[in-house]
Amino acid sequence: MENPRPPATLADVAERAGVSRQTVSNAINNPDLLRPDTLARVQQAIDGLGYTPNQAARHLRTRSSRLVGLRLTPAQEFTANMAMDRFVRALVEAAREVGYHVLLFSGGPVEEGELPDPLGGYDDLFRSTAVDAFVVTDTYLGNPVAVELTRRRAPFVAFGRPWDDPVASHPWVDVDGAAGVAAATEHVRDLGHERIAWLGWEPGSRIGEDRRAGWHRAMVAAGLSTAGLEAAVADTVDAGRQAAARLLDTTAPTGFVCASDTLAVGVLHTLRERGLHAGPGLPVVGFDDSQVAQVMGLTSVRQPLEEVAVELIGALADLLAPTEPTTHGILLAPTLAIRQTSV
Amino acid sequence: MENPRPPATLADVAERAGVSRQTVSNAINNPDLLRPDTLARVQQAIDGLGYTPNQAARHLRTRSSRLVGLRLTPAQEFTANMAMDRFVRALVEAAREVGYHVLLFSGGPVEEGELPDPLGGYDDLFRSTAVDAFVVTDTYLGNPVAVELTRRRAPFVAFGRPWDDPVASHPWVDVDGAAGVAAATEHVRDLGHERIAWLGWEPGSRIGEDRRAGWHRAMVAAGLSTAGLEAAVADTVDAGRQAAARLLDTTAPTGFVCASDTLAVGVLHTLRERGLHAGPGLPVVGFDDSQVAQVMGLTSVRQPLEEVAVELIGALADLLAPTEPTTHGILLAPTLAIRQTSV
DNA sequence: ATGAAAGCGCTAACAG
DNA sequence: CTGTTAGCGCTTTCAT
Repeated sequence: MENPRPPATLADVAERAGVSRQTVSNAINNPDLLRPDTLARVQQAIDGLGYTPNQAARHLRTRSSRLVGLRLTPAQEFTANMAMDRFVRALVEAAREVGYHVLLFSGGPVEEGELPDPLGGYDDLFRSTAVDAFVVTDTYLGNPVAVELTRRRAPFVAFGRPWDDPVASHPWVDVDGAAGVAAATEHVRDLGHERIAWLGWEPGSRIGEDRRAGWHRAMVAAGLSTAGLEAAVADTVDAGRQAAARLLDTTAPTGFVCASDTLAVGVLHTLRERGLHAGPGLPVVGFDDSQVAQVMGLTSVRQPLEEVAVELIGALADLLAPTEPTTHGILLAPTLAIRQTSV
Repeated sequence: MENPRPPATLADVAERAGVSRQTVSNAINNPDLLRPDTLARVQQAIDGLGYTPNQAARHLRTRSSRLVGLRLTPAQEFTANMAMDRFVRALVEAAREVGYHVLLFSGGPVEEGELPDPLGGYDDLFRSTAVDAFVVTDTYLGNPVAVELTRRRAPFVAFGRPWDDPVASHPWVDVDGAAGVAAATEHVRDLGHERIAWLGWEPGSRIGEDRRAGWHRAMVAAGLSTAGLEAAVADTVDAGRQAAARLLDTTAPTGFVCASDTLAVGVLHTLRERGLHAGPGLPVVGFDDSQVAQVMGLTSVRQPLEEVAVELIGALADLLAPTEPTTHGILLAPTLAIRQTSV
């Protein structure tokens, strides 16, 4: 059995080092203020006692918890989950480097027949000073979270553009989906293809429209026709399968660029059913570089989530610093993970 | 612009309700102590002011942060990541129901040529009273975290059995992998198969050995021979592909049960290469019900992570309650997600 | 059932 | 450069 005695406090360290409590506090927070020998003595006492500042007390005093809140969205489709996992890891790591931790919360259960509370969980956490700020990820169309948080003066940064509000005042970081899809389209074009199909989502999603725009832009830039080369369907394997079949039967594209890995998997199914083989002669590209893409050898657009996390935390630090915030919006370019379905 | 004034405090509420601060505190923490009419008046003041207790002050006073720490493991293979995502969500939800939040942290970067600090991140968090307890997930063989946390008297519960220490004193929850694989094997047997192969990992993993034992036990119970029907390989698609080919060439199994979805995908590759088709006539079963299994229609053993989370939080509540802890170890049975590769 | 007093451990001001 | 004083907002005795 070890020491069941309570953890050491500032006062304990001060006594042991023969200085005042304040000096110990300075040794920790403003070491420059101390004479080297005093600092060394205090440090020795700290080490000897195994002292760690009590967060609660510091938090109460400084009004800063060094915690950022992240609300877990209610488990979306495959691809998004996977991206979320990678993003959370990246965020935790980026936060750690500036001395922050990530506090996870959920919006709570959505009652049958009720709309989910858009602000679920946010308000209490902020008002109770449990977190200093939030990272908001669900900035889908018309999301009221950003508006409400702004109104309540809760500091936050968003992963995702404020599509609906070009003059939004909060910092944001987003991935340039259009650029990613354009790069994918050019990649397929470079393989010698001209009839490159776009398999996208049904209208209504800003993200989906953005990705489609990348394909369209690249096609136009290459002087290629887009007529009859696109389909807009639900984000399921089966919808992708059927849409690919329809396209093959009509305009017979020789390459596919898709809005998601899920749709791309559907395309692969159709190709297999017809005895066709995805590859440089018949490339298929997905989006999100999910687990599925990795296992199935699917070329896919990969979001730079690690960079996103770093930029978000940087913007957050900016926001919480006493100085005027500098960053406003940052758009990062995805990369292309090239695999067997296109090489 | 809204009120930039500071959040209301207990004193504000007390003044507005015409009672003492103490009474407000009681209204929140021990409502039974108040007369109904007083309680109502206080409640009104709370609502009117939009008061939320300051966590830092409460935390300092009660020495409880109502935060559980969870260390993110350094991103493992596909299947594990996916499971982690689902587990984290479940944990956040289970914690919420008992008034806890989940604080994520990482072990920090592992320096080149250095061993990762087994206690990385744990010690500071606990000593600084930033978290009340931990959920430990990486209880792989000989993991020193459990030992160290016990020595430091840090409350924690483990997801995973203490394989190496049958008398471990901490509460744990685990999934009965052997039972899951046995159920999978019986499922294949029920389809009419007798030569059921086991595609497992190389020795050295307790989890892997456990899963294999489930297959072996089920085979023996069904009076089936296991001779030449097993392979032990690395957990990659390619290793699974090759192993399946070897098995087909030698003992020609008519069904495959695998230690992971990754290996099962390898089997599917081999079958396809040979013009064979997974299904009731040639079943393939994976483990973990990953994204890949869901998209590819792979039957897979699914861990009850939501239950695991609930049990873990229950054990934690027990541990932190003033009463004597009751639970010690809980073993939960997985289910079988049956899909096209076996039906 | 309600109020008064004390203090959790820390840091921001100021004084020496 | 170091020490003193005060108080962050809350809960826990204890008294009324």
